[in-house]
Amino acid sequence: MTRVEERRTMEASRRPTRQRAAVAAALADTDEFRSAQELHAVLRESGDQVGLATVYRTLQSMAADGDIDMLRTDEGEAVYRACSTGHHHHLVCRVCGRTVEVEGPTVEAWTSRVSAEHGFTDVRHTLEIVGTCQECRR
Amino acid sequence: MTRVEERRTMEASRRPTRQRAAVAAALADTDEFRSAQELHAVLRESGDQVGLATVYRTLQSMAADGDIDMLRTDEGEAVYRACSTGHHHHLVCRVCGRTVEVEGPTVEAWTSRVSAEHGFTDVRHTLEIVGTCQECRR
DNA sequence: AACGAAAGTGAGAATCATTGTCAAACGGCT
DNA sequence: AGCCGTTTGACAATGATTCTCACTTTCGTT
Ligand SMILES: [Zn+2]
Ligand SMILES: [Zn+2]
Ligand SMILES: [Zn+2]
Ligand SMILES: [Zn+2]
Repeated sequence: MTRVEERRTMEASRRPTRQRAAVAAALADTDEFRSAQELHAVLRESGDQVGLATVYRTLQSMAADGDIDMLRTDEGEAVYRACSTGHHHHLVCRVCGRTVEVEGPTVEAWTSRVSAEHGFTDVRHTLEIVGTCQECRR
Repeated sequence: MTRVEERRTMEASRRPTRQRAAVAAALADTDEFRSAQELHAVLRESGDQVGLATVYRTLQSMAADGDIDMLRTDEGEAVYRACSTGHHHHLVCRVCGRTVEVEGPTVEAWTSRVSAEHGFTDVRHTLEIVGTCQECRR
């Protein structure tokens, strides 16, 4: 599809800037979720001078446009990740923090179905499961 | 007995205080998720004098003991709710913010199953679906 | 190429939820 | 009552995120 973003997406047309490219590159450089602060530090080291406020704004707009994924850590910090890096979910132990990556067509299909039933498109979802792992039981 | 086990045991036994009771009462007074700040304000009005720091500490300990549910809002603010009040999820439009409450045994069953398969217990989960609603399409 | 309007940027100040401090008050004991 | 570890609260400190606003860049138009 071409640049047909001319419809309802006035917010989706963003100007190409050095800073935006740098942030995108830094994100594409890893599969992990990174916070704005972390990415800012990374850019610092790699020589790409980008203001902290700009990193925040860029990440937010990219997430709003659906270009990257955003979620919140247990501490409430926003973290971002380049899209389509093998979609999966996390099973986290509330005691020791152990994390297991889980995935399956079941949830994916369910979310798609209920979304469609309500007329929603371009759907994206986040699912986090928190519990107590075997080691930490009792 | 390791230090960890010791600590957990002690955490489970909390002293009954006026403040703790007040927070619990305020929480039981609603079905909605409330932030520490909101609950503090509510307690203020109802005459129950409870320090803000205490509200935070109490909510955190209650959540740690599994006595109440805690999750993070989109803005990263921690919100609490008395346990097991009609569990459901949200289907949110990224453009207009329209929200639809959805629920179903499918996801609930799936999360329970994968959790069990990995030895996790006392599992809790959060799921958010974001998309573009019919009205905001085109 | 030059121009103007709008979008983007950044250094630093401002917000604001949350946490840390620590002396005083309290609860569960003997 | 007296001891002792726990809980509390006023206030300071932290730290991520947002705001301000003057300056720069992009882009469509001359
Ligand atoms: Zn564990
Ligand atoms: Zn999924
Ligand atoms: Zn909408
Ligand atoms: Zn659920």
